[in-house]
Amino acid sequence: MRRTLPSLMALQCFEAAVRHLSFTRAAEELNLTQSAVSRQIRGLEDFIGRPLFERVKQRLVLTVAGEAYAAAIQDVLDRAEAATLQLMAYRGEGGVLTVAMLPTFGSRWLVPRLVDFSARYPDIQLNLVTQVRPFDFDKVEADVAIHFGPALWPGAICHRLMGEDIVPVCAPGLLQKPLADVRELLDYTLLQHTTRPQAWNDWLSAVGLQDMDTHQASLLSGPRFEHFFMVIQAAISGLGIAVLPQFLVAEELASGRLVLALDQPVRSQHAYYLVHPATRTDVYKVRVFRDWLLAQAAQEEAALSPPG
Amino acid sequence: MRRTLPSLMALQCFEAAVRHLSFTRAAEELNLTQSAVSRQIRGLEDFIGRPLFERVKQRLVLTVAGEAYAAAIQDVLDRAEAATLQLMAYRGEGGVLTVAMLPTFGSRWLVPRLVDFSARYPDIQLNLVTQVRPFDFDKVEADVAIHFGPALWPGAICHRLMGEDIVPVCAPGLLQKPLADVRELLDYTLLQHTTRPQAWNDWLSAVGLQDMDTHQASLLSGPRFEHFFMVIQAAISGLGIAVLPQFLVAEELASGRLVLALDQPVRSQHAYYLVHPATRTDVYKVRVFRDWLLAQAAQEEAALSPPG
DNA sequence: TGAGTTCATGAGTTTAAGGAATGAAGTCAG
DNA sequence: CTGACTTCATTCCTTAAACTCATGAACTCA
Repeated sequence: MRRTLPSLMALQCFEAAVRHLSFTRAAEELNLTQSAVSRQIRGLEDFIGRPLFERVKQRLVLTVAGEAYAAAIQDVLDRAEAATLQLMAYRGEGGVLTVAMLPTFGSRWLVPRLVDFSARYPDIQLNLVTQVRPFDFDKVEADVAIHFGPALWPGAICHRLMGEDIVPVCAPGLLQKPLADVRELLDYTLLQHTTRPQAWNDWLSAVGLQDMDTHQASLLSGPRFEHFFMVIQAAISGLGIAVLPQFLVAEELASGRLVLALDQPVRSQHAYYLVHPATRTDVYKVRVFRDWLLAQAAQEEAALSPPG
Repeated sequence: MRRTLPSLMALQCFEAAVRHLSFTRAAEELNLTQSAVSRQIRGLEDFIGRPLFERVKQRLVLTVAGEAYAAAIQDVLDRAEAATLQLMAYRGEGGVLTVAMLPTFGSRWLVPRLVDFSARYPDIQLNLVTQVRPFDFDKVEADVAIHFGPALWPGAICHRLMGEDIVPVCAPGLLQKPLADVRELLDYTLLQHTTRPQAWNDWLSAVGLQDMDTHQASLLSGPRFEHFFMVIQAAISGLGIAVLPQFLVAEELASGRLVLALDQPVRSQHAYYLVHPATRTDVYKVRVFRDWLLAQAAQEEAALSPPG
């Protein structure tokens, strides 16, 4: 079945008219006549079923609906053109590497480093998708995955990337005074993460808090968030204290937007792994990505564990 | 200046041909002739200046360059279509639609299909609540409900969605030999479902078992579960035989995790209905959800009742 | 008031798109 | 080996879409 799509020329006319708020000037930019642009916009409006511009005394006023569409269409046109120009300039043999990754790890650790990978391997086009749990590589179109947990993934090879230190962090002004004891933490709001419900339990027991049972109500009473980045934002906002993997908030700790509530990192028993099907070990793009990522991870661990 | 872009139809043809590796099948999907697709691809290749497919003995092999382009173009098409559909569906009045549904029907049938609804109507936020029996719409904050039973719900309109076939299923290795007679079922553990205590009774009498009274002890002696999904899991685990609505275990039957213990489906006298207050018939979100759900249900019944 | 501008629309021409038919080559069962 | 079927490529023809030129209604401004 064909998709519900107007023509690319109609979209170009629309996008240009939005920028100029004038069919005439849009026409000049596109090397068309005003008549052609007018008709394309009219055709687009008929196709969509509603006006995209209000015509007010020889002036164009973008409608609310048109405004949202314009932002999306500009993005579409930019992407389509970039892909097309890249293909026309294409010389290499890299292909597409699809990486399935955890959302927050991906956005906060991996993506900022991909600039380096892309610079080294410009012929490998990256396609990043998010996955929160193990999947079947035969069913999901991914070449590799980033996995947090035990080194178990049926049918695939796991390369350990790094462990994580769990630390309690909060906004700089939250603590009324430096904490002398881990017990004092319990007087504050403890931010909860849906997918790691035992995070506070685990950290507190690892640092030696006893009689955990009597603190259960405190441990679990804070606001609950589904994603790490939400938890991080809540902590930055001063909503409470969060226990988080240190590397995921390295930037905030360095900039002072977050501080360690207590300097007692707890090494997590799980780690991050690069995972790929055994059958893809010798595929060029998988191999170079693996090597590059292992090197990046080694640097990360070296930075977190200076000699001494 | 105009952008360097091929037509959207050329891009759709390309994307479909990549998925099918066949112009003929891509043409079928797009409701075009093979000729049109062939020409569009050729035009695209001329525009780009290099082949996107190698033609190998009536087969298509995607070039490395084509592979990268395909990933980008699929993204572009998805985004363009989503933005366009969103704009076409825009009413500025989506709001929250609260759907009350049966737990297992909801999780196994409805929720997997809601991706489609949300894509079509992204301005309608879904709120799913579970309800196991009819309620008063004035007292429960639900816009619509999914109901199994007779078409009786005071003050509300019932739209029939689908009936159900009740089938006995079990794990593939459970039966020591194929059952020759319905009577042999009674030699196995019959899994019980709390909210359908008469399920085995009804099925067995419908397939013609006589002297039901003498078997009451066997009929009701198996382990008892509160939710269908628990019953399903018990059956998969080999705990016994379950009678279940066929569509709720369609996936397991297809994958072979469950098999029919006996191929004697019994049409239930009740059916699933979408129910909403008469006063909400003209509310946009209710109307579009109703129409969408009726279409989904029609597809389901068509799939379960092939012509012939 | 007259000159210039802007969006809309009619008329006519040009271009692109698509279906039907055909061709060359490949596959496979009998 | 042969005939039937399949697949991509290409020609011929028709139709739809796109575009230009010209014109009209309405607006702005010196």
